[in-house]
Amino acid sequence: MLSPSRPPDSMLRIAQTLETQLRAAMARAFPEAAEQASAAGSALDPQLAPASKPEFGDFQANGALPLAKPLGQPPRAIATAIVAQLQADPAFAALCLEPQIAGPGFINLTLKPERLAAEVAARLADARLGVPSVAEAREGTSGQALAPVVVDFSSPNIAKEMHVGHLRSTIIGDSLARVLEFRGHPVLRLNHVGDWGTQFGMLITHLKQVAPEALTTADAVDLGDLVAFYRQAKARFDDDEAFQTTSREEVVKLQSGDPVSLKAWGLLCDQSRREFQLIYDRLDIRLSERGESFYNPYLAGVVADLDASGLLVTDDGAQCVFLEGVSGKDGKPLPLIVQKSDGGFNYATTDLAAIRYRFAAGPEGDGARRVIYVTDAGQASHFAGVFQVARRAGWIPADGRLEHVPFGLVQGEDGKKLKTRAGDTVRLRDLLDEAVERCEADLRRRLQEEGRSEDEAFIAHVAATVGLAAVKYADLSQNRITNYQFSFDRMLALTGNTAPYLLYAVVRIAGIARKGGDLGAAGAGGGTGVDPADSLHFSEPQEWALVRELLKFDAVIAEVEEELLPNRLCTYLFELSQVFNRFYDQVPVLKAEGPTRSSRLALCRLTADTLKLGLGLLGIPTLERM
RNA sequence: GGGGCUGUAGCUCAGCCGGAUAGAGCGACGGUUUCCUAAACCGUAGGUCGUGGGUUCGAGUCCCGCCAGCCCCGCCA
Repeated sequence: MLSPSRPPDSMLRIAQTLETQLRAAMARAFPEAAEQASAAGSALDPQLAPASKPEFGDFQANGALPLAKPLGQPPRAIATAIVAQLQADPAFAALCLEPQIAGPGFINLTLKPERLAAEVAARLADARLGVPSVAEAREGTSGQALAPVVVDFSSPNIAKEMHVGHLRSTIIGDSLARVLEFRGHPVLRLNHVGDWGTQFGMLITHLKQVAPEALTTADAVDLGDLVAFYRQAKARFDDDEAFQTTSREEVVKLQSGDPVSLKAWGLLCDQSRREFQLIYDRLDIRLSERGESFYNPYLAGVVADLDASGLLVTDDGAQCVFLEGVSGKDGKPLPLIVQKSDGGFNYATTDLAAIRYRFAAGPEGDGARRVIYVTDAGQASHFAGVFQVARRAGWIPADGRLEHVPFGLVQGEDGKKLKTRAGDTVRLRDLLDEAVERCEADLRRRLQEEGRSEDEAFIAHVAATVGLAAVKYADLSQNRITNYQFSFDRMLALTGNTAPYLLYAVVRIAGIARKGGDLGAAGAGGGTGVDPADSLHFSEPQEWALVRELLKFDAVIAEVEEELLPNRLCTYLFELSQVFNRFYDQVPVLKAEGPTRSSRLALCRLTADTLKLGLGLLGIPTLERM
């Protein structure tokens, strides 16, 4: 029975319940096999999974098949025995219709319609839409604060403009942070900006010679100039040995706290920071800057720590840790250099210092238990090496998770690295501008074709929202591991797995609300004390399809939290939109009457809420009209 | 030379712990609008899952070999 005080249920909990019931049924059906399994330290696995096709019901249990051989019985007979035990369980019988045995021995489970309706009712009353919060779960048990999760993403370099390469890290990292925050984790969104390396020495050295005012006066040069200066400095560094030496000396001065160098450095950082912030504001991305420089005071300690643990080896004058299981060109172990022969530190040192700091307890640490790095896949071996050393140094607690979340390159439609027509790197700012401009042009063309008239504020708002949503969604909707082919035409398409298609589904529901559908009251039971589930009546297959799709949301969020793959959420939201559009096309809502009408309105509301929440977790705001 | 990632329909991609007849979208072709925004919906065609072995009751998925593409490999980040 659904009691009013019961917390909102979820499909995940139902799956857990079913799994327990299946396990018990299997143990009753085959006691000796179950005993053997438990003697071996395991248990009979029902292999419960979501149904692979709608016609198979809600769940399928494949656990009968692997038992065929050890038991010497046909799998369908085993399935029959399990089902008989299942049906003897009153709790199961209350939850599911009669199980069906299909194919070689699959057990197909279908939840009772009234149970599905009850789930919908629970979600309608739950702002979290069935997704449990780890923070709430913790409150009841102990006062201990949850350990933060660090998400390290975006990380542009000072004195360089953000380019398309930073797009993926920024968007994927933001989305993962949003999902983790929604689940109730305290999240540290850290922007590990490149503000401290050799590049700085060369930039300052170059500026001293060609534009000294930039090092002493704020805003003496703008970021565009800075980027040009950086390019010149890099060119000189690459073929002028004297310049190289001066630059290295400059780095040492900076890193040892020389006030003049520090002042210059501060000015350059401020300049870049303001530019980055414009992009972050536009994309609605919140980040705490904690650049490489932050770890400067800890670098020497990191090396000393490694030395104390006996990991440090001097090789060719450099301080190294040799990696286990990784061999270099001549079969010898590969070193991770943590202090260069000139005494300077490099990015491996900084990354090690960051890891140590993030897992360490405060005040000189973040006390994190999960640290996530969102960087391109090209850095996979670097991070593997750094992670290994951190682990061997004992900086990662037993329950600590350290994860590299790699992503592929952004390519042009020619399959090569994305470039402008002139062959330059595409600036992120320009890319976002173009998406919005294309959107606006398309919107104006449409308005004209359809004879609609909208004011300029509406057009600007819709174009900006849809354009940026398209850029984000296109990126997030692909499995991040693979390279990603950037195409304005595809991402802005109004059909298919695109942001405009999803946003349109939300707009359609908003349209129903405008035309008189009271979504707010729908399915709420009217405050009469009547169980809301009793007021929900579904009959059409399109309604049931929508119900089932809506109820998957919590499982999808759990999966994204675990696998860190935002494309799983995108696929779900796309499928939900498709199922909704079928419903919308084939089932009248406003023209229906009585409980049918209010039940359909309830589905519309839950669909809109799910899409808004889901898109929100991708960093995409929705629209009422478009 | 070593290591990593990728290879699925004409194109862009999904494919979860190994499960049923491999799925979408785009494009192509053919339909649907007195009705809540047709930015939608319905249908048809389109596959040797790079390749050869192996494991298994069962392989796109796991293991080994090979081919192709991309990326990384000592003092840049």
